Amino acid sequence: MRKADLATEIYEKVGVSKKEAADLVELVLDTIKGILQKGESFKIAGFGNFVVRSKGPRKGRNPRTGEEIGITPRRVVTFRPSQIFKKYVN
Amino acid sequence: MRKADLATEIYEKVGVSKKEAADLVELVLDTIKGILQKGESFKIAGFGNFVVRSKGPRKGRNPRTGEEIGITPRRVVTFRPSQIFKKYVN
DNA sequence: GGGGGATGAGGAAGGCGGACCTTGCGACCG
DNA sequence: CGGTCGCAAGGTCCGCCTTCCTCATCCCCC
Repeated sequence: MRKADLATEIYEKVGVSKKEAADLVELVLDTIKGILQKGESFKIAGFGNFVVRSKGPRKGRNPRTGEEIGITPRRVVTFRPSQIFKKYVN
Repeated sequence: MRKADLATEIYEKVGVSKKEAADLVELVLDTIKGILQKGESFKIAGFGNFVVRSKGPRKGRNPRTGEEIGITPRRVVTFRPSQIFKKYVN
C-alpha cells in the first residue's frame, strides 16, 4: 500500500478525479510533515498522536565493520496509536 | 496542535473553506485509519511508513495494585519516520 | 458560536521485550 | 532518472503495557 493507492481509495470514496485525490493527499501529508518538522506534536482523536521526542546520545556501530560509533542526540517523531487500534488484535 | 489546527493550516494554504479543509483532513486520515485497521502497512516516501507489527504475549501489571497480569498478543501500528526527519536534530 | 454531554486520552510503577541505530549499496518508488 | 528506502548484526536503552480516574477534546444542536 503506497501513497498512490491511498489516492485511489479516496478517489473511490469521493467524487473527485484521481489527480485531485492525489493532490489533497499530498497536501494533508505535507502539512502534517511541516508541523512535525517544526518540532510540534500533533494529536488526532480517534487516530493517534504524533509526538516529537528528544533522544539522548547512544552507541551504535558500523554494520559492516562492527566498529563502535557514537550516535548523536536528536529529535525523533514517534506515533502513539489511538486505543481503537487495540481492537484489531487478530 | 490538533486536528482543527491542521484544518486551519490547510485552509490557509489552499482556497477552500474551513469546513472543506476539515472534511478532507478527516477523509484522508480516516482512509489511512481504515487501511491500517485492515492490518496493511502503508508507505509514504518522504514522510514515513506505518507498519503493522505483531507483538507476542508479555507480562504487564496493574499500575494500582502492582499485580502481574498477562498481556495478550496483538497487532500494533508503528510509525517509522522517513530519513528526512533526521535533519531536524535541533 | 457556545454550551453540554460523551467519548477519548494521559498518567502512574516497574520490568522486560524489542525497536533503534550505525554505513553503504542495490532496488525501487515517484 | 533521481532520490529515498531497506537491509545487514548486535547491543543498549527506551518505551511499551497493565487499570482506572480525571480532564480535555470533540461533536452536536440550538
